[in-house]
Amino acid sequence: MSMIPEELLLSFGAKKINLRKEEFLFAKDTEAHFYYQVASGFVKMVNYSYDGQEFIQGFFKNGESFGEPALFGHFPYPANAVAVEDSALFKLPRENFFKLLEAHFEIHKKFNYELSNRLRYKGMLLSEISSYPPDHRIFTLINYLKAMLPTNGPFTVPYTRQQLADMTGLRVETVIRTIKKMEQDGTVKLKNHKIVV
Amino acid sequence: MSMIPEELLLSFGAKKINLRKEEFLFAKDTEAHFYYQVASGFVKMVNYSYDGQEFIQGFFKNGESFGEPALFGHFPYPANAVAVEDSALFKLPRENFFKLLEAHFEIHKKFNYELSNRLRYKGMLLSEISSYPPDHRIFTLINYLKAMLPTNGPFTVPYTRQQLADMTGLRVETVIRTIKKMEQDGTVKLKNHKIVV
DNA sequence: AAGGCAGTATGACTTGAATCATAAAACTAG
DNA sequence: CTAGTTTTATGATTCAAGTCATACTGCCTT
Repeated sequence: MSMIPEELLLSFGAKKINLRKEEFLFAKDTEAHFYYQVASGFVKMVNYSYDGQEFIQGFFKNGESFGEPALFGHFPYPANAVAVEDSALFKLPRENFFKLLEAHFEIHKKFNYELSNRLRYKGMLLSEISSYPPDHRIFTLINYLKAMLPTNGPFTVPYTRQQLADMTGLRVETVIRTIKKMEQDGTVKLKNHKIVV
Repeated sequence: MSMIPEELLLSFGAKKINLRKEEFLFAKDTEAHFYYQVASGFVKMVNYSYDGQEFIQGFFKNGESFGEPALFGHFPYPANAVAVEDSALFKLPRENFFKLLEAHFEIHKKFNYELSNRLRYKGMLLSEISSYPPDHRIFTLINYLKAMLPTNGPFTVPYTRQQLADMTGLRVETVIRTIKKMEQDGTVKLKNHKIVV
């Protein structure tokens, strides 16, 4: 499930680094010099507006990579990378990353696949945020998250209401109120306060 | 400037097709079987909400391709493709497209570059739409468009206020009023009614 | 089991952009 | 040049989500 297998990363000179919860890995508008892949923990890419309001571009765990678009597209990081919890990452210099890709066509294709799916996610959110009310946005997001899972059956949303708010461009209070209403409709269920669908 | 040179496309079996203004090429949620590249004209990818409100995912002209994420990512089209004006397109069957990529690594890399830059655009818009007021959104969009151009010097925005609205999740009236204000601030200039920055 | 903190909950109030309506100006086609 | 259509413009009104304030709940830690 890793973007790049651990041994391969190491053989191309990747190092393992650690991040504490809330620690910044890189900041928006800085140059991208490394490829990063999560070894353990949980990382987010996030934009902060002048008044501190967050927008979360994505969460990354396990074998997932992040920030590569800046490498592929030759632009500075468009968002900050922050550890959501204590995490370990593989860190590979950009040149080695490109050499690795050149030597492994199937991995190169995998990145095409990955980038395309991120575009799908962002396109979906854009359309939702620009045209639909809170309940629709939240419902679409939750269903997308559920559909991404290989397993069927009930799905427990692994995010707090604050995180859902920061992913959908809403405020916490709005998310809380909306989810309350959705529970009354029977649109979602609540198990203690976790959202289940 | 083309994603794939015309001769190469043709040699892999591409056909040229024509679209009338407002004609649909493909619809949201249908399967992707072809690679498309604009030969002439202007095409948009767009989502429609139940009440007819548009969100424009992107405009495509000249040598630009669109809809490939559905091919790379193995998912149905997440939006509709519609001709903004009379257009001609190259249409290449998916299998031939993949063969072409396999035979031309440098073109494969170009798609990585292109996808990454679309992610950058969408990420920027998401952050704007979720956290900033109309003037900021419009200004950021206009500056992004300007920065994409190779040339420096004054830039005339090639979109109507309606199109800007459909790109930023705003209503026409809001865009019109906001641009008026921005003109008074001196943030933008107006030449007849075209926006210049 | 007590204290502290993160997350959830709720009410009251405000506000900025959407909506609705209507018109003027600028292109476009015949 | 004129009729028709698209685009821009502007005022009045509404309303959903944001904001602010305050409290409750559950969970972790010691």
